[in-house]
Amino acid sequence: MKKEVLNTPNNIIKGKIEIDSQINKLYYRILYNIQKENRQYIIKAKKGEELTEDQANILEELDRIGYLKCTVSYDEIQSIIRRRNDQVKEEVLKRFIALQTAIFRFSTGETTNEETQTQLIGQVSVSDNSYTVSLSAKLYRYLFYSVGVGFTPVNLAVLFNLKSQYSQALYVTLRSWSGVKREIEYTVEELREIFNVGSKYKAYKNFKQKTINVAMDEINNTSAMKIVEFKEIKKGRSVDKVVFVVEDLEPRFVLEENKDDSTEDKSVIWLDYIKVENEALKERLELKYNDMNFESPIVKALFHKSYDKTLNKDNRFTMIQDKKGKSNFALFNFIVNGEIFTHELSVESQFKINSTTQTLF
DNA sequence: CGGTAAGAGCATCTTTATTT
DNA sequence: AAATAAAGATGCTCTTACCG
Repeated sequence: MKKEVLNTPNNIIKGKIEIDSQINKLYYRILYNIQKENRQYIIKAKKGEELTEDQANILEELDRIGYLKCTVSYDEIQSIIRRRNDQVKEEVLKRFIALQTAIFRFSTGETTNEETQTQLIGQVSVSDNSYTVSLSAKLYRYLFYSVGVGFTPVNLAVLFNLKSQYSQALYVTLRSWSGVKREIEYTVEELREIFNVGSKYKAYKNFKQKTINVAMDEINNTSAMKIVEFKEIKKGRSVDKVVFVVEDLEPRFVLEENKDDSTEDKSVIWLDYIKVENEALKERLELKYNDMNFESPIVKALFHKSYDKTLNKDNRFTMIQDKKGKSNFALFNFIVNGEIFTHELSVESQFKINSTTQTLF
């Protein structure tokens, strides 16, 4: 069997079948079903927060159990594989084989430098009305919890088409944060760990040239994610931290079906990238600030800034939500008011100029 | 087997910007 | 304003592994 191995030590060893977006969808579905049928292993924690004891125990148990199982029904297969001709057993199995032969290598890297190499899915068995698929518990843990906590399946179709190992690493980590905040900051040291460069590229210039630049170029050439801006924050003369400003163009929750599921996402985007919990809340915002001109770049910048500040203070998955006792909507409004206040002078002077020019006519 | 390409490392020169 | 460290740009070599 021929396997395409990329020339550098890489996260991914491609199987003989290309992972396309359809197979990626299938994989998303498997991950989703795995979650659904193994609810006891779901950890609902916020990013950057310490895990509770119970949650830590869940992670430990995941390490012990070896693999998780789920079923994928024929109906689900049909909704993913649209072409009638491809809905036959042989074709479906071909797609499972693609996932079975593609190998993913990762290090959980918490205590030791342990590396794991596993197929994207394990055993597949066929029954009368469904497929039963197993998935390595370690891989599940890595995909969902390692890079940060949250439900963040990476897009394999994107991942597999990134050539450089650094692109892959950066994509996975940015993807894991992009649902939470737009500006993602790392110290150079953290980034070195993420890229696993060890003692290579001691000088930042070399590091940047060989890893960051390569990765950003490649990621920006995908249609899944755009790194809009890259900032370097200096401490003295040397770069200490870097910030990626990311626009994630991939839907976060591809799992739209099952309306009763609590992970369902109805969020809408307001003013370029402000993620609002739902349409109703967005309307509320627009109504509340209906005296503002949303076309104005100044106004936009003001809201963007307030939004970023809100997320920094209250980092949750859904951005501006308004649930009983769990609202960062109020915080956002508070910050907006503060911003309006500090900008008032300039806004006012602008207004005055306008009104005087108007009186001339 | 040799050609090719990517990654890595090193050296050199130029540019930028902080420090004094 | 001058000194100087850091970063940028470029080019060369070496290694490795793919590919015909």
